[in-house]
Amino acid sequence: MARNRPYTCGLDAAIDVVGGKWKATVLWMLEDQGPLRFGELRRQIPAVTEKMLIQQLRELEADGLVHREAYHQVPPKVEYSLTDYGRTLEVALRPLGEWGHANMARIEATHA
Amino acid sequence: MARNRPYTCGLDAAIDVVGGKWKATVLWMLEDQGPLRFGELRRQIPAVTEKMLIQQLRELEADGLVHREAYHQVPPKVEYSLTDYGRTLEVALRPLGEWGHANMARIEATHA
DNA sequence: TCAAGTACTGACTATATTGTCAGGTACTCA
DNA sequence: TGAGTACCTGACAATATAGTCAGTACTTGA
Repeated sequence: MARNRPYTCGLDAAIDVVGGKWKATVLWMLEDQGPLRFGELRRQIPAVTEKMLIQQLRELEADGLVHREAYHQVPPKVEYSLTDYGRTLEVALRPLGEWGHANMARIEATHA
Repeated sequence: MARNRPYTCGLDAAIDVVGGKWKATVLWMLEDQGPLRFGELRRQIPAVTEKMLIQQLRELEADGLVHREAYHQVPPKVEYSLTDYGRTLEVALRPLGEWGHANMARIEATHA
């Protein structure tokens, strides 16, 4: 989002990391269901395109939140999982997720 | 960000609400310093333009998170404050803000 | 030989979000 | 009359983010 660095507050920094269109969803899936293969993630999130999913995964990996494990097999197998650091983020994100869940109807109604 | 509705998870919904470039900062200011006038907010966040600040405030207001109180005076006086609903969001956001604060250096270093 | 599965890549396009800049009102004070 | 203050608007341009689509490598199974 081309945020204002240096960040004005921790929130700003955190949202910069987690603000991508699919990142929250990916993090949530990996937390909820443990390590997942690329294709599994893709099927869990039907609306995402392959390109976007890879892009988001690469960014999460570069940020150290997600670990990518490639098995040298044919056909290829790649597994994504949360790192310890990623898990600390997930914990910090949980109240926000609960807030969103609790107020989902209101958000959908008011947020054009 | 033109997010995927209906939302896939609460996190998705929450980030839709709080994901604007300056929204987190505004929420943080209003929580931290109580009701603020437009000009005060603007001075607290030097990098924001008037147009952007108004736009973000309008959206926060439409979402019911921020209350706008106009005093019919000249020169005009308008005060913005968090609503009760806005305060519930602020509470949910706090752990994330702390996470961002604690990991700021790492985020700035890794997040290109 | 040919399709299918798996995890990608890259060129190009489309849309969304931000930013710039020039007003605009309405009233007060000198 | 003219300047100043505070809050805001709208046209337009720039940038950032997301999406489309075609194509890759390698191997198994029909």
